Amino acid sequence: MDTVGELRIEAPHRELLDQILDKWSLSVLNELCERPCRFNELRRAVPQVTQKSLTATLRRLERNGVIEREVVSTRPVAVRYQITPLGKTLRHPVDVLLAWTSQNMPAIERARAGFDAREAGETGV
Amino acid sequence: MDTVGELRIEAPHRELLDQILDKWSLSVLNELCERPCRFNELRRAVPQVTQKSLTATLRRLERNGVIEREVVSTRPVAVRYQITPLGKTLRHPVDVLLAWTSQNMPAIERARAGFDAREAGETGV
DNA sequence: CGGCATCCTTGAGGATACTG
DNA sequence: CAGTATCCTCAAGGATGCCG
Repeated sequence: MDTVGELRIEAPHRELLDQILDKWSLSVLNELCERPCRFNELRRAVPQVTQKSLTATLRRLERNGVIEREVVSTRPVAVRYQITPLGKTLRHPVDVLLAWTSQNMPAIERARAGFDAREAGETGV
Repeated sequence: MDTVGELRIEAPHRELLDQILDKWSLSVLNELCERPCRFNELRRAVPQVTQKSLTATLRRLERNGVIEREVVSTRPVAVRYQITPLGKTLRHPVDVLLAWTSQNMPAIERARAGFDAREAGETGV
């Protein structure tokens, strides 16, 4: 297991993170990690997403090679989305990240409360 | 090292990621991981960021408890930003994430090229 | 079913000017 | 030096309607 000694954030990395960690991607990837899904299955799995945003998210993820889109030419058509091998490798980093948010959420909420209290005090008095 | 079995993305986690992995945060955190910095030092370290966005980023990070702001009342004032213990724990997850982007960037660029080529083919013909 | 096309709102964030 | 205040742009993304 190697680490990144120099973690300067360059534009391509920043852009990639924007495409893969954006608003809906994690939910979609999470769904597809468990099983292949059809379009409307995903909509139901992530109820808040609009169809437009879901389409955009899926296209983005497909373009970056982490999911695959397969059109089954029945009547009416079915479309099957599934995670790729590359997509599966993304799970670990995301897992580590979410483990961090879970573990530290209490500390963060305390920090927020403290910050907000201090702010209110300065403005209020 | 424990992992997250269930990585359902709930709103608070999503919001937290938005606040901590946003456009400039990683660059700022990276800088502050190496040494405490003053405001204009950070501006120089991240030349593309505007002063407004930098201020907003710093406030957000401070509010979430990952950095600390200390005003040194000299003339003129100096402001010292530094990473907190909580902030340091964020480094590992980010490191893992950036290791992933580094390792897979070539594969991703190939995927993108393939996708774009297919798309152009469909539209063009 | 799985989209695409259109319209519209909203807010992030850049540019610029000013201040304790 | 380290911001705040204002204005403005621009693009993400929601709502709605139509289609093969």
